[in-house]
Amino acid sequence: MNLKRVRLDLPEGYNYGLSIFSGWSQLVPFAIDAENRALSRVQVLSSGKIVRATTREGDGGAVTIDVECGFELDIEDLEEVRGVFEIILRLNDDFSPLYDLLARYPEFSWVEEAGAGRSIRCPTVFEDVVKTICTTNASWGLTKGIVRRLCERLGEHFSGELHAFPTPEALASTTEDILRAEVKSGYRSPFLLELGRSVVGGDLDVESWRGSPFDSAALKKEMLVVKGVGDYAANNILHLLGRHDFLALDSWMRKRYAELHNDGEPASDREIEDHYAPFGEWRGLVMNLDMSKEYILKRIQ
DNA sequence: GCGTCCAGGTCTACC
DNA sequence: GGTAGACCTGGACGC
Repeated sequence: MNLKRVRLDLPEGYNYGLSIFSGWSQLVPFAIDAENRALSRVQVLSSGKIVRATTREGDGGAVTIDVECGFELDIEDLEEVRGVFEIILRLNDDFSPLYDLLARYPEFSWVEEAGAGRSIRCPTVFEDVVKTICTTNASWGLTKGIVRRLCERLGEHFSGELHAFPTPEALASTTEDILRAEVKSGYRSPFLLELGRSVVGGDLDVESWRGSPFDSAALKKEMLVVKGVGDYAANNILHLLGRHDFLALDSWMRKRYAELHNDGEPASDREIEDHYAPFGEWRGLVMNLDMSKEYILKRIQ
């Protein structure tokens, strides 16, 4: 196995330890090593080489990426890995407008102090959409199981039990029976299959969503055409794209809001939306931060 | 070990 | 536009 190391500079104030523990890191082909604060991922490069890349905190506000591969790695391969992790870690997202906004709200002073706000995402929108569909109407345990079986059944094999995330082509070429019987994605199976086939057939270009010139409402309308993507899923995908002007309300968020802001009584979605409306284009992220404050502060202690 | 109940969003049909 | 019921899995629980 060949091993190469890449260095990745982090923006000032970037909280690497906090970012890598956000939700997606628990879903393969990501893997988290809590003790060593390391995030790894199996990735197929455009050269066809399959690598496992592992980030760890380095010196002077940087992380190192150790890249393992059964083949010799060249400069282009390593640059691609660097680019993949720039996307995953959201290194180019600018959170200073959020911190400026929250400076007016003392109850959120902890956000900038903690360097909070970033959560990891997948290198492709396709993977983000598939994973989001897998979270719908499912416990976290079920989501993890579906995604793991999806990679094991359809992803390129790296070594041992490690697989990459399936390509749209791999998803498109499977069958609903396999998804139901082996991946156990249940009634989501035809949605996943249709997504893969629409992407491969060119009817749906989910990667264009990342740089879309449209506003979030227009983009959301486009997302809702995808079977299996409803209101929650579309809002979550917008969040992953770096747009935070819709609230990704799921049952946990509603329950948490009731505990924190409504004396334990259920609040309507409209009430929750009104509560975070003052935060404008950042309201979705502010809600996420508000709901997760306890967890985040515990994590950075 | 088996059966039952429940939680978790989205889709479709219906009003 | 709003609502009810079906969809499917896995965990919790009682027997």
